[in-house]
Amino acid sequence: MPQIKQPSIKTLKGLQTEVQSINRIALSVDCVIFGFDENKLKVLLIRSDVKKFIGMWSLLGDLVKPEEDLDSAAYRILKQRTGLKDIFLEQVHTFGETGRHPAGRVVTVAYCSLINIQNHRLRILDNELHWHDANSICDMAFDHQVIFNSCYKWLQKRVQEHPLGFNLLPNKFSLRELQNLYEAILNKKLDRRNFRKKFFAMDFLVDVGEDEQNVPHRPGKLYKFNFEKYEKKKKKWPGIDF
Amino acid sequence: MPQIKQPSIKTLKGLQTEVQSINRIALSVDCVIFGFDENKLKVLLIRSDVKKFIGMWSLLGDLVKPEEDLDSAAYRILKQRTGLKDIFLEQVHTFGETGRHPAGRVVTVAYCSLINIQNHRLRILDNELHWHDANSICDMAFDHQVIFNSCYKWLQKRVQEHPLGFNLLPNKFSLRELQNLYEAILNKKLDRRNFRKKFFAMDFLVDVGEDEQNVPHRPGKLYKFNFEKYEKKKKKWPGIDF
DNA sequence: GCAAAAGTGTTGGAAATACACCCATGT
DNA sequence: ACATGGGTGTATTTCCAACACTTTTGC
Repeated sequence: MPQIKQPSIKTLKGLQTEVQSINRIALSVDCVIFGFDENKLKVLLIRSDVKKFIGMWSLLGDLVKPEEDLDSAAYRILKQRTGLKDIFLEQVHTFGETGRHPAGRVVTVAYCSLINIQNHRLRILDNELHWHDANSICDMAFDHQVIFNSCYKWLQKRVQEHPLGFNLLPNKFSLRELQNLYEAILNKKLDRRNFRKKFFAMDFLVDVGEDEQNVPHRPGKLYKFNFEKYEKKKKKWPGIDF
Repeated sequence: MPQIKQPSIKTLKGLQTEVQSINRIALSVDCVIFGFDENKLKVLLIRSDVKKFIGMWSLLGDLVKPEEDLDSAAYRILKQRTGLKDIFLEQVHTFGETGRHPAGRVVTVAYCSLINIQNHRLRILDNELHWHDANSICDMAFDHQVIFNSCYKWLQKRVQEHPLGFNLLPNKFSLRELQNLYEAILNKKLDRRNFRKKFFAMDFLVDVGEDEQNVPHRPGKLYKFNFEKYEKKKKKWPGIDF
């Protein structure tokens, strides 16, 4: 027979004791910020300032303060490290292995974002903050390679289900730029005609009536993404498929 | 001009101080365990043992210990609360708003699982642990309603992309049972013939050569899911689609 | 006029949907 | 015999993939 124990009611005071007990853990946020430039997918990295990992690359991270929301912490860290604000951030995964940080127990929550490199100049360049080619990363500090890989996969999946990619492009963009972006993220060539067809069929692109400038060939039309229209229509789920 | 500051190298000792500083936070895990019984989707709940939420329903949760992996904590909590083991658990999302716990700052990581109710009898029934109808939940403690909703959506999406659902069924199951399961999770009717066609086309179901017993009509054939074959073939991503 | 990329349509195959009939079993 | 759900096939449509030529611009 299963054992049944009567519950012992926990008072607020009792709980407070538990919460303030030794069962507390350092919690950090690491931001994986994707950009797009020269037809390559980029990611913001700094040099690790931790002695053990000297010279290696690191994501943008910091400890979460006891009195700040997790999301707020992510925004604060991004702002502190880069000067960037008005960016959307999305939580991806939490990494909580005991051995992941050399100085003790630190659980970290990974946040992702996609921003347009041209529109958001970096205002702080401490620790060699720079846009790093997302496809040639090595020598990362901590378990940041694992975190990055996880976020990259998240991006690849997410960009096919939601109109995230447009955050990486200028407000007005050509279809060629859009396709280059998708090819860079998914890391494969796409058929130009079918690509156009697909995006026009979605009916979220607005012709702004302008052309590309300073291209050494026939200029393409510029479009912008109609986020409002998208929000209204949203998506229906695809069927069962695995 | 952007400011550039030279990095100050952090030694291990310095880091340890930071990690052990006041910047520590109580971290908990909450488990959302789905089951399937009588053609209804169920979820494991207990009565909250917190005075403020007395009488309300609660997910299975506990604080993470400083020396245990996050995943391990999830398995421990599940085992402690229900006696269940040999269950796969998947991390879904981390909830970190400052106001979510009345006794102070507690960040919680939600884990999900799907188990077969018949195969896994509950061995511990403390705090009125029971299978609750997933579609008629109200009065949940803390922000557990939010967490549950998030996990339910995760399930609905996940079950269409991965063969999770089979964990909710007996080893051998009829196609009708499988369809009932999908209809319960997705909360919509599906066409029986097309449903069969889809699953047979995937070619992961194995006819075990037995029939249903004790049904008041023609018995259906029983199948099992070939996880090995699935692992080998896996899925190719669906195209861009939103 | 030439290079380079923009822009455009059609066609065949695969997959999803909608739909109707016969079959096996328990009562 | 009949009620209940099991089991099957086909026609239609929709979506996706493959593919080639003409147009516009900069040089």
